[in-house]
Amino acid sequence: MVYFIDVIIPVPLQKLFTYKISAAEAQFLKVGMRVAVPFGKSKIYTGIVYHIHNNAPVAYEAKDIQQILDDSPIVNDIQLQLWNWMASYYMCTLGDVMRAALPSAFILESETVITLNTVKTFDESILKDDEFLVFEALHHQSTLKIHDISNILDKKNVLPVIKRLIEKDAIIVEEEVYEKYIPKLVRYVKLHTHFSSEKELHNLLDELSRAPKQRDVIMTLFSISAKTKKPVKVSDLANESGASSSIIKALIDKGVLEEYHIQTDRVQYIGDETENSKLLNEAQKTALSEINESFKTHQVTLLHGVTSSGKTEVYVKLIEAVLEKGKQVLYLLPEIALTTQLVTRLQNYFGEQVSVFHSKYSAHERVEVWNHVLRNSAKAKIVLGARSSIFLPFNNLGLIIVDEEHEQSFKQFDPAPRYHARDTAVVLAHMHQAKTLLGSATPSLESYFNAQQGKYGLVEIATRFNDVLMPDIELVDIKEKLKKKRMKGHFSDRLIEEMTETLKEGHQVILFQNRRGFSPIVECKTCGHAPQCPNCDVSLTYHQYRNQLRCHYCGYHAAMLQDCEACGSQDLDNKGFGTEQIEEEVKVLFPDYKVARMDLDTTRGKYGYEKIITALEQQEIDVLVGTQMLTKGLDFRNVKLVGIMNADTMLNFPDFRAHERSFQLMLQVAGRAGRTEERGKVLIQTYNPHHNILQQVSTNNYIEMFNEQMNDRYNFKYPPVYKQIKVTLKHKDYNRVETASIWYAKSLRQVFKENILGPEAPPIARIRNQFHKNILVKIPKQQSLAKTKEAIIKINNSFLSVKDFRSVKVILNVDNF
DNA sequence: CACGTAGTTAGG
DNA sequence: CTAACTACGTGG
Repeated sequence: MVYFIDVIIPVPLQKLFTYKISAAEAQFLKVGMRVAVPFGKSKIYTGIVYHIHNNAPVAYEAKDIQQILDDSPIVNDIQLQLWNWMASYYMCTLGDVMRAALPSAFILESETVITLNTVKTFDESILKDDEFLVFEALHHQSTLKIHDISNILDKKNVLPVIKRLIEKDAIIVEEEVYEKYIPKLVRYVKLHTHFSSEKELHNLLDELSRAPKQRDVIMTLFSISAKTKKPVKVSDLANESGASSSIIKALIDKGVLEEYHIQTDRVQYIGDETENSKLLNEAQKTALSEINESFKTHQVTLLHGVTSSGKTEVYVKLIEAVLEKGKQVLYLLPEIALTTQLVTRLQNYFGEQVSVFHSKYSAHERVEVWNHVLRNSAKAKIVLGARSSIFLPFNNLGLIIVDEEHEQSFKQFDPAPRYHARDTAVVLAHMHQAKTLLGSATPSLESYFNAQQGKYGLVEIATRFNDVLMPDIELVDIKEKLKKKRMKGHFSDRLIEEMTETLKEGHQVILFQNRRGFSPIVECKTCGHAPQCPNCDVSLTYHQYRNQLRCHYCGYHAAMLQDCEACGSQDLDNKGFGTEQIEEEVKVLFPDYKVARMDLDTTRGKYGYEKIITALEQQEIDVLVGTQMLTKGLDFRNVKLVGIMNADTMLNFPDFRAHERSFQLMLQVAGRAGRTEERGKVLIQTYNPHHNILQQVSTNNYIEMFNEQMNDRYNFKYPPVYKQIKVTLKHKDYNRVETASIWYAKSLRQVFKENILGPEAPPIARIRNQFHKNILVKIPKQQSLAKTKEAIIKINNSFLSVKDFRSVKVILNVDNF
C-alpha cells in the first residue's frame, strides 16, 4: 500500500499539494500535524496535513516529505473547517488562512546557509574580486546567509557569485530549517542527593567551613526551600544569599549542588487571590436573564448597553456560567482596548484562567497561549484577545463575546484573509454549538439590522451604572464663533470656559482630534507648493516630535524642509491641524496644567499606551489630547469634560459609513465623560451644528440614527441591505490598470448588470508607486452569494489569462467595510 | 560577450 | 509567495 498526504502550504495558491509518505509515517501522521516539505526548486516549507489517503497523483510523481514536525496535531478539525469556510467566504486560499492563523513560530522556513568547503584545499587566485570578498568573509564567520552576502557585496543579485563559488568548490550551500519556538527554561538548583543523609550533610558543612561564602549559599538554599517548599531558582538563590554566580557555579562544579531546568511560561499571571464577581444591579440582572432567555432561541444575541452601563459585569456572570460547564470562553476585543484595564479586571475575577492574546505578543508568547488552548489547559479557559484569537485551537468553546462589536478594527484589510473577526466568530461559535454575544454602546448597523430582522436576539440596557446621568452634550457653532472673533486658535470661548472651570475643580479634560501629526500638510506661502510623497499621491505630513515629513501610506520620511523645494522661499506654513498642534495650544492656554498626547506616535512600544493611561489614572495628566484611541472602552473616574475639536472632518469623509462612524465615535468619546456621580459635559465644535448626526449624538438617539441611516442604505443599495465585494486592481503603469479595470468592470456588468460600480480611482490613486482602481459589486439579499463568488472567480480567471493583465494585482475584498 | 535587470512561470 | 528561468538592454 502506498500512502499520500495532501498538505496546505502557506503560499497564496489554490491547490493543496500531495506528498508521498511511508507506511510508518502514515501510521504516525494525523490530520492537523505539521510536516516539513520540499517545495519548488530549493525551498523547504512547513505544511499542515489536510488529508491522508492512498490515491497516487496521476500527472506527476509525488515528492517525499522531509520531516514530521509534531507528535500530535496542533490544529484540530473544527479549525480546518473554519479555515475552509474562511477561504471560501473571503475568497482567498487556504495557504493565506494558514499564514494568518498559525503563530509565526510554527511556520518554519528554510534558509540557505553558506559555509566554506573545507574538504578541498584550493587556489585562491582563481577567484574574482566579488568571489574573494565572500571567501574571505567566511574565514571570519563560519556561516553566511544570502542576506549577509548581499550586504558584503552591496548588491541585490548575488546568486551568480554564489553559483560560481560552488562551481569552483570554494563553498557549500545547505538549506537549514530553524525551529523558531524555543521554550523558556529557568535554572533551578538542589542539593545533590548524595548529601541527603544527616551524616553526609554534616561532613559537607564541616568541609565548607573554610569556604564561608559557599557555606552561606547552602544555608540560604535550605532556608528558601523551607520557606517556599518549592524548587529553588538559581536567580533567587543568588539574590537571597548575595553570592555571585561564580560561587554557585563552583558548588555545582564540585557536585555539591545539582542544577536542572524547568520549562516555564513567558506570560504569567502574578496576582492576588481572585475576588468574587460583583453583584449586579437591577438593570444588569434584567439584561442577564434576557440574554439567557434569548440564547434559548438565538445563536447570537446583541447587547446594546449605553456607555458605562456595566456590560462587563454581565459578561463576567455569563463567563462564570460557561466555565462551570467546563467549557472555554473567547472574549474578543479591538486590539487597542485590550492592553489596559479590562485585562486586569478579568484577572481579578478569574485569575490564572485568563490568557491574553494580541499582536504585541512575541511569537514565543503566542505559541505558549496556543498550546494552552490546544491542551484545554486550566490557564486558558478564558482567552481575551484581538481579532486573530479566533484562530486559536479551541476544542470546547461555550461562549464567544465580541465586545465593542461596532469597531472596524475587527476587519482585516491587508493582507488576505480579509476577514471580519466578528462575523467569523459567529461562524466559529456555530461550529462549536456555542453562543455568541455581541456587545456595544453603539452597535454597527449590520448587527442591529440583524437583530431587528430577528436573526439575532436583542437585549438593551438603557441606564448607566449607579444611575450616573448621561453626559450633557453641547454643540458649539465655530462658524459663528469665528465671525464673532471668539476663537483662540482651535478653541472656542465656550470650550475654554468649560476647560477652565473643570480644571479649577481639579477634574480632568479629554480633547479629541480626529487626525494625527502636527499638521497634515506643509505649504509654501509664496508659491503654494506642498511637498509630496515620491511613491504615493499624497502630501507629506509634518511630525514635530522628530521634525520630519512623513507619508502615512508607505512610511516614506524625510527631514523637514528648510525652504520650499519649488521656489526656494523660506516661508513655509503648517496647514490644518492635528493632535500635536492642539497639545501646543493647550500648553499656551493653560500653562499651569499638565498636557499629554495619545496617538500612534506616542503609544509606540510595548507599554507606550499603558504609560499614558496610568498617568491619566494617577492624575498626573490634566488634559489629554488624542485620536480615535481615546474611544476604546477606557474608564477614567475623574474626567469630567470631553471636547471634540472638529466634528466635520469625520462627517465629510467620503465613505458610505462616514455618518454611522461619526455617530459611534462621538458617542464613544462622549462616554468617557463623567463616569462617577458628577454629570459629565461634552462640547462638540462644528461648522454645521444642524447636521442630523450631530443632533442625534446630542440627544443620544441611536434609533433615530439607525432608521435614518438604514433609509439611505436602502436607497443607495449599501450594506447591510446589500452585500458587497470590492475588487481592487493595482499596477505601476497607469494605462495598464486603466484598461484592465475597464475590461474587468465590463465583464462583471455582463453578469451583474447595474449592480456594478466603477471602475473608480480611490481618493489616493497611487500608493507605493502602484496605481489603484476599484470596482464595487453590490449583491442583493436574494442573490446567491456562493453563485456570485463563482461568477467573480470565473471572470477573474479569464482576466488572468489575458497576457497583458497578468501582471496586474487583483484584490478581492468581501464585506469591505 | 559578460553581466544585470525585469518579466514570466511553476511549484506536488 | 519564492526562486529559477527567460528575454532583453547596457557597457566594456
